[in-house]
Amino acid sequence: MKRGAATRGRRGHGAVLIEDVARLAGVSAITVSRTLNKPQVVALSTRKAVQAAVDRLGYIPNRLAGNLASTQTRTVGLVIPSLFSNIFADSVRGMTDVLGREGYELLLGVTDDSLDTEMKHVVSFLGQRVDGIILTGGLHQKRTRQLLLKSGMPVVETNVMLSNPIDMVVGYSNEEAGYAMTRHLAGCGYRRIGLVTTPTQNNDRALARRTGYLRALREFRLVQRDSLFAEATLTVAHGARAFREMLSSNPDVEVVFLAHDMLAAGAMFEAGRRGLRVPEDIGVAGFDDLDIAQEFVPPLTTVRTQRYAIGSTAARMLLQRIRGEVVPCTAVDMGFEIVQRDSTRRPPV
Amino acid sequence: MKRGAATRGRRGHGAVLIEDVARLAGVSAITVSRTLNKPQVVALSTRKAVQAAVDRLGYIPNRLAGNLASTQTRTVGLVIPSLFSNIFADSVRGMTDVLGREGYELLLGVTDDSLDTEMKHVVSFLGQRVDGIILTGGLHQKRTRQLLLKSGMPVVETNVMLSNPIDMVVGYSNEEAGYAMTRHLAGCGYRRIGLVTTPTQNNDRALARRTGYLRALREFRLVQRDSLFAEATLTVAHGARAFREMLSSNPDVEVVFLAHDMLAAGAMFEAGRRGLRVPEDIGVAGFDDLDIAQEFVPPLTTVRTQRYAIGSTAARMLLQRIRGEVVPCTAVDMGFEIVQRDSTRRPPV
DNA sequence: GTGAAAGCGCTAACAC
DNA sequence: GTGTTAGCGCTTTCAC
Repeated sequence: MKRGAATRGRRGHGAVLIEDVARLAGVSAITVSRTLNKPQVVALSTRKAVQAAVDRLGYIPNRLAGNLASTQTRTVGLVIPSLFSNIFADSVRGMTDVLGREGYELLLGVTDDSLDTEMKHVVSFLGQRVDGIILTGGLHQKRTRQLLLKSGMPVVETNVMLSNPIDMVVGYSNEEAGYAMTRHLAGCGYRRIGLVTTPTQNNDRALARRTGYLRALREFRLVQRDSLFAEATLTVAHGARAFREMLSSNPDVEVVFLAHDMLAAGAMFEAGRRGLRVPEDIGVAGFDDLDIAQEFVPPLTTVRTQRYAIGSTAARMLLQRIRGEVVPCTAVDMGFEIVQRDSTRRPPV
Repeated sequence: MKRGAATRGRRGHGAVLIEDVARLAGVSAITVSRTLNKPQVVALSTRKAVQAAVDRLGYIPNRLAGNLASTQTRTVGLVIPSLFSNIFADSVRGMTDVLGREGYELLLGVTDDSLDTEMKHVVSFLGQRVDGIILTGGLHQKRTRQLLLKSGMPVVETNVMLSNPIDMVVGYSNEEAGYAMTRHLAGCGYRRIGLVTTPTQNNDRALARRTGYLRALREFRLVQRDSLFAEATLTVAHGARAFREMLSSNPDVEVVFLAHDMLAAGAMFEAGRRGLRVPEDIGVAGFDDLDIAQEFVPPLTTVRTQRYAIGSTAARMLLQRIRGEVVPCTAVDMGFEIVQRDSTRRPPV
């Protein structure tokens, strides 16, 4: 049962070729190809004979060869910053649901917020002649953008709105979301509002959320103070730490807006450990509306985004472009929603 | 800036070919190929000339053609059941860290615990001539196993230990882990221990954890009762519900072991909502030791596994096999560890 | 160290 | 409907 290294590798000695199937079925290679790719143009009887031969031989077409000849790969490249976040899980699910139905595969590149790594993945995708590429965010190396534009590759940038997209965008305005939550908190009577985002370096979503927050501070004449802003890498522990540090440098802070529910989770736990009551002693708000948000005691006020729909829409737009169909709208704003729960004071009625 | 569908698609009109580079550099195509793939066999001066031409033209080799000719793709196919779990995030990180270093890409297939979907992904991977495949668990459609065996594809099954692997395995014994935690809880004086796993259908990891639990119940003469076992799909809310239902059907239950930290999270929250003190009124134990486990109030007793190492080891073994090197050990048990924290009673000293 | 010829295994294009 | 021919764009021989 166990085979040594010798039998593995290189082209399987016994690899079945399209010619073998053709011979067995008594047809030509191209007829086998057609049976597999465009069955409707093949006579039923031939089709059956071919299918029988395929099954008998266990023929698995070499897609490398097929793709080379047909210049399409039925593969989409996806670049995401991190796997450590259910926000991408939902989106990826949306994509695979749509793409899988059409027989497309997903090639995955994780960047950890490095623009160089992103570029490497894009180059690799271009080299593999993927049919389309989905990126996260709108911040890329200049060369990444050039390559993509020059190649004419269908591209969707996601989770942002962009005035000058490479090709298509689907997402929401992170700035408006940051602004909206801050405004909402102001409306609840909070004046000293802290913000914790994930690291803003190379992350235009985090940056935009902060921009929105700052704009709201100005607009509603809220307390502006450098120490009311902090960054934390995306772990519950770092959320807790950022919250703790913000409390110690701002004993008067009334509510902390952590721009990711997992950071907010850390804050909730930290509040619990210090015996602070939420929202009586301190308010906590999150971002994403992960499944966990409504389970907290008290449930977490947060920003809900359309993660799944962003993924499925991105996939759908990409397919349209790949097929050469007209894409009715190349910039789709899926919006967001403030979800008021009990981790922050209620607005006056 | 914006281009219509017309300019996109088919082979980019302006696609630079290896011939173009060769001409510009004043060498033959094969020399360009060598410069890119085996630079050490090319004279430095030639190398420089070729590199200059490559840069000037922005040449990106067509890997489809290259792969077809060389019969290797530098691509590894990965099949995972779900993205909704940071446990895979860690493992995937381990894989991409190792594979990325060697210029390998990851092709991702998500199954949602469907063996048919798994098979589809495997067939697709075989068709694309990936260099190796990483699977989750050891439970597959018969045909999946046959195809893999017949193809001679390097394969690693992960997150389990197997007596009869397809090729290689790296993971840990889920049964032993389930057993160990149950034994640990028995050692803490618990006699009525509930278990909640993720759905066991088509999931040999969940099934094995339960098997270990049942074995411990027998061995330590603990209370055996059907209603002390439940399944919950992997969301915090379902963890909470399963916990709630278990309490209502077993008011005397002393501790609930939820075989995934996110389910345990639901239980912790539910306990909080009902005013139950953990561990005084009820114990809660989890599985995975996610980052969040130690942040709970009280911190969560759980089972720690080597997620990152499982991924990186799987990748390393696969690379060895792909390169035709001897794989010193084709079944690696990374083990696990019971992490006693304050969500369960302490064992007597 | 470099090149010429011969494929890799399919499918597009065009005939019949 | 089906077959023939000619590539797709590289890399593998095997010379030199």
